Amino acid sequence: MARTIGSHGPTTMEAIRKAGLRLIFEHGYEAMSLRQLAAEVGIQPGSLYNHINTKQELLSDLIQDHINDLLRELEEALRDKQTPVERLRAFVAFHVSYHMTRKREVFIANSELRSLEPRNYEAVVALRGAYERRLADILSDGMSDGVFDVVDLQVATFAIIALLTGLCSWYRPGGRLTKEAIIAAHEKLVLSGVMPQGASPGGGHPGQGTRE
Amino acid sequence: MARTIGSHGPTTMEAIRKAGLRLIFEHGYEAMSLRQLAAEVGIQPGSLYNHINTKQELLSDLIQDHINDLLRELEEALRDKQTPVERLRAFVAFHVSYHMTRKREVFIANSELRSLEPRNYEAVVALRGAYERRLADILSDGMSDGVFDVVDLQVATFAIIALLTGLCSWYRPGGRLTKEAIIAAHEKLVLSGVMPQGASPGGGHPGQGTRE
Amino acid sequence: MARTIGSHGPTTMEAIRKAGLRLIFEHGYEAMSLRQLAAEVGIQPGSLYNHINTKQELLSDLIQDHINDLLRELEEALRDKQTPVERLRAFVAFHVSYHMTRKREVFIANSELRSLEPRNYEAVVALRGAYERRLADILSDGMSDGVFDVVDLQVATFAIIALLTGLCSWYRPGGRLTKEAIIAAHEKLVLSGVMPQGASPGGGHPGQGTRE
Amino acid sequence: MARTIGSHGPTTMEAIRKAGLRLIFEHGYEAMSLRQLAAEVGIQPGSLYNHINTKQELLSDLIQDHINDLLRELEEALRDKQTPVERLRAFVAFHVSYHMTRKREVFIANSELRSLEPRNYEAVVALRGAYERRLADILSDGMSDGVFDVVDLQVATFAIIALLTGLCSWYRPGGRLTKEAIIAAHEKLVLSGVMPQGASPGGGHPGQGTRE
DNA sequence: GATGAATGAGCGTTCATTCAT
DNA sequence: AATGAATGAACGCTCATTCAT
Repeated sequence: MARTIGSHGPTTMEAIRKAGLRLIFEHGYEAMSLRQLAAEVGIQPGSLYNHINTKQELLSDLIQDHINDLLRELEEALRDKQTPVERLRAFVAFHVSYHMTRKREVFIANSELRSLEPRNYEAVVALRGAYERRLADILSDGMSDGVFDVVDLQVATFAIIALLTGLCSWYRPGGRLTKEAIIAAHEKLVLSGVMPQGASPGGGHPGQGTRE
Repeated sequence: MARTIGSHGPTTMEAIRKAGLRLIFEHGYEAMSLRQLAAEVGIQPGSLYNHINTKQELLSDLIQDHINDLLRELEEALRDKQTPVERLRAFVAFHVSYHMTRKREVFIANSELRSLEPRNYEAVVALRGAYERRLADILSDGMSDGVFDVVDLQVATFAIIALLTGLCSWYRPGGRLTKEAIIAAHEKLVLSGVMPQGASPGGGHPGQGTRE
Repeated sequence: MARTIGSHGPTTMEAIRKAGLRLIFEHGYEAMSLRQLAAEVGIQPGSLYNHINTKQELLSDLIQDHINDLLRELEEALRDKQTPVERLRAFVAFHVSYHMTRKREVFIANSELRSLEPRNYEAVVALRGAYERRLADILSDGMSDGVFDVVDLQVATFAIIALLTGLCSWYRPGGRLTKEAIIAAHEKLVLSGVMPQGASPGGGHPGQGTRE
Repeated sequence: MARTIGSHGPTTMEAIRKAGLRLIFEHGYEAMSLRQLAAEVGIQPGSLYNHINTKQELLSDLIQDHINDLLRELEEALRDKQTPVERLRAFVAFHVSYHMTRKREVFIANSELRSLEPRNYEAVVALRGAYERRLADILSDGMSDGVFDVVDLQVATFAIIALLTGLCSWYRPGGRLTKEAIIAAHEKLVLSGVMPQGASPGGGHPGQGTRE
């Protein structure tokens, strides 16, 4: 990767990834044509193939790189957090801020999964599963400690990720809220959502007794 | 008569919608070809045009019909509910069960919005806005009553809808959980998530004071 | 309109011919679709086939009927004319006024010939040949009498017909000129054009002697 | 290398224009399919689009280039001609010989005008108007000099052009007549047609008095 | 590394025509 | 006579991809 002198190769590749990211985000993978992409980059369509192997591989690389980053950075964000509450709070903060800074990758990784060929699809889904398991483990630990209470661990995991990920379909930089405010708003919903219902008002409706 | 395959009259239109729904759900609007659709229905590609005007209009009709149903049925579900808590619980139950029975429409209405032409797009976004406002009003009322507490009304609205809608990317009929269990799991997360943090365990971390 | 008992059959057929004439004139035979035609008439495309056999036959009928009329009416116009000059003048007057009143048929019969199937094409070309021969005979008679002088009989025949027929690509009813003025303008050009060059000014360049 | 059929580079574009010209001449613009054209050129239909933007633009280019050539070459043909008679004779000779050598372009430029989109249509009609004005000016000058006499300038202009242009619907290279003979035949008709009727026989019928 | 011209498949759509009702 | 739904072929055009230069 780190080739520096002589050629603009790396620059072109970077331009392709960047433009590809934007175009897929805006129009979807199927709807983005390599002609559009080439035009955006300022080269002829055929020249793309000096940098990519196939359109499919470009998508796959974009998604896979994103998911790897996501996982690696999550690791870092959780490294020194000990209690489930601390870890959940860190998870939320990390997830939200990552989604704010890389919302295109995040969006694509969710919406264009179905355009991946089986092999690539499975690889990505496996990585996504690892990410989800991180959250599931935090929730599970909190349940054991009695600090969290969810009706179903898996549902809660999916629901919390969906809740947090929803961000990238409405967030625009420079909007009404600061990053911190947005994080705080999500922290409240998630943390509060998994807490035991204890003395909180409005609880105790009978339907809750029927859970499987 | 020879050919009764391919069916006639109103049936064909229904078959087109049904097959279209499934194919768009599975492959996306851009990736579904009218040849596929016609084959699924059992007619020639050109014959589709006895029933639809354009591919775009088929998508638009599917989405618009769904959103109208969604709004109408929500109205019904909320009709006799009085308190914000009751209403929020009803909203969650309705949303989840609607999404379980019509997850394809729901999924498409979210993921294929960008494939709508501007005119259609705006119409659908307006209807979606009306739906979101229903939830926002419930939350707002609950805040006034002191039974709910969210950091930011808009963020909470989007987040809750995202949380609930996430369901349709993992739910499969006949899975591990009953409908009631799934509803209960979501109710707990949402209701608990918007409650004032009062005496609940694990709360009271200092960061909460800094929100905008 | 004048539909009397039982069926509107004749009316519909007439409407089809009329609309067909207009549409072919405006867009050309190839560019006119039977869907357009049906819409114009106010019926469904399939219903056209209760009145016509094929699109091709509609064209052929329109052209053939026109050419037959043209020939028949020419006969009449020439009936009592004796001298070549009288007959040529009558030919011009007839041709021009026919083209003014039925310019669509005339235009189509010239421009859509190539869209006729071989069988129909040959039939029409034969009739057109008969029409041209009428003019050729007049010119030929005039040459024998010494009142006309053309360099080549066939070229003159084609050229005069082209000259006269050109009318229907610019004539619009209600224009600057009266019908009589238009006829007079063409008569002058044609009559004068075939006259021996005698004492006329500007003539007599030597090249004229060398023609085959 | 396998395929040198289908040719390369600038040659392909030339082959497309040439084949397009012939096919449009023979079947009409609407009736010519790009599949036919591609087959004629020896490439795949889609490959046409490496050379043209649209079918419409191909037509438009063919016509526009022809009309520009026509105007430019007319300019040259008239350059050193002084008197109206000389100029008219030159006009006829030029028009006829141009139409003999490029009859396909000429034919198309007349018959396929209606297939041009409004923008292109107007451009071409404007150029054609300039060409017509050349002839009108010659006639007008001749009238002032007293060497020409026409009943109506505009009618005469259109009629003469129609007369001359008619050539390209019957002319075939290698026919009965030499180029010179054909030119001479047209010169006689046109020159004689616009001459004052002076002593020529057959003149003086009463209808001539009614001109507007 | 880039270009331009090519491929072959496929796109959404329209067409003339047929025919049971 | 008219309809509505169907057929099968074809339309203009775009696509991802290849490759000699």
